[in-house]
Amino acid sequence: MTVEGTAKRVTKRRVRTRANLLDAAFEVFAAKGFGRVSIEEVCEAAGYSRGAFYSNFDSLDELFFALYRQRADLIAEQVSGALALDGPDLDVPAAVERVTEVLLLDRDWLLVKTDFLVHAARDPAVAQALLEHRARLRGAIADRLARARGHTALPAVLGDIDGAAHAVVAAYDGVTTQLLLDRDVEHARGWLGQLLTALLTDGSGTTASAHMRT
Amino acid sequence: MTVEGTAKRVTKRRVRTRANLLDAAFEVFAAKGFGRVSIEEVCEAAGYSRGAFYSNFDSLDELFFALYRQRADLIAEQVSGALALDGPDLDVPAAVERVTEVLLLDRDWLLVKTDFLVHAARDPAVAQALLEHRARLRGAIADRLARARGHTALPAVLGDIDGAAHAVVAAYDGVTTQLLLDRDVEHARGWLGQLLTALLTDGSGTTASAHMRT
DNA sequence: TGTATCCGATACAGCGATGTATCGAAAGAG
DNA sequence: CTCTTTCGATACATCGCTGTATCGGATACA
Repeated sequence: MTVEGTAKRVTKRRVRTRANLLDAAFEVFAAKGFGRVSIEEVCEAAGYSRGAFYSNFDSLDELFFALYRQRADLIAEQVSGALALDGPDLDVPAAVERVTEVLLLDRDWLLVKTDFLVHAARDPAVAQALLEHRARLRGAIADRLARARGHTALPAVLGDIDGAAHAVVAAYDGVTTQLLLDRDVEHARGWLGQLLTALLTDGSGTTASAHMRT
Repeated sequence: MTVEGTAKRVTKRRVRTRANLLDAAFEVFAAKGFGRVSIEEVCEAAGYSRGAFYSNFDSLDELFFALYRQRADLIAEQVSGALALDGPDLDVPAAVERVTEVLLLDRDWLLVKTDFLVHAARDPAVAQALLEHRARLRGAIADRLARARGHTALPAVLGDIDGAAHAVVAAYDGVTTQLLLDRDVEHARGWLGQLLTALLTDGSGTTASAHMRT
């Protein structure tokens, strides 16, 4: 008997199947785009029949949502970790290096994430979930910026620390868009570094890496 | 006999039909997303049967591409115009005001454009077309910035003028992403202004509008 | 190990979208 | 006005995907 009132025996096999379906869905979604994927394709990629799918999810939308939630949580953790593990001085290039390792390196994730954005843009409930995920990331960034106060002055135009965090996320989104098109990860990395130093330092940028040029 | 060698009598009716199909497609794509739209839906929205569609296009993809090209050209013109029509001093808020009128106001266009981005991210040929459109916009921005040289110094971290233009586009993309989720146009507008002043001025921002806060 | 329960494979009915082939009507050329 | 060409509506064959219902094997628990 489980803890819940309406007890349902949760089999090990079930969680494995569910995880396999989610993993397969990630691959297929990344490869073809959510809009071009059928339930059957996901099942085939995972090595199951449609019966397994309908036993675990009600619709492709539900699976997509679960998939996003899973991966987004994972990534939020990684980013928070990467931001937390250094000293109180704000070494922008170093921090960017570590964070982009998580955020920009996996093209598949960028693709799925953008698919999800398109999806969320048309469904307020889904948009809410995505906004909350973004708020979580922004919180981690704001924390990091707060710890650096005094070492590096923020430009007044951005407003408070939360405003600066917003700006960082915007820069990330902007670079993501370009990266999706030109597929040049190294360029994107260096360029994000430049954008962030331009945004976060008061015009006395001394540490920009030299990756400029299209 | 037309000018072309392989003469094909182009009827007035045909161009009207094609335009109607494109307009209807824009509405339907914006409302439901490219991935969830069938050929039939487009035809029904336009008031034609599928015969008209297959007489004008080979596939939904082709129509989508034509649609994007049409609208993107229109917008590129408008932006160039909006940027060209003022004096040599760079009044960032005023310029942003005018340009966002074109770029951020039409949510439907943002939705379709993002759908197209997702599409392009998986097809290098389509990505090429989108990159060219972006390069055109960037060119207009760079021209504008060049005319403002001497009045406002650009931060060194961004590199040359083309680097600054890149940064402007990135800021625009970033704000777009947020706008798609929270649907707050006024906020996005003011915020883009802040981002751009932070990026383009040397830390002595005096003209930021006060729209900050989520 | 026995047994009750759960999980996922299979079969089936049905819908909706696709692409093609054909035909009447509209539009341009003379 | 007539004739030719083009356009788009209609009908048809087909396919892939969906959702459900059923059943045998796997799994957990005693």
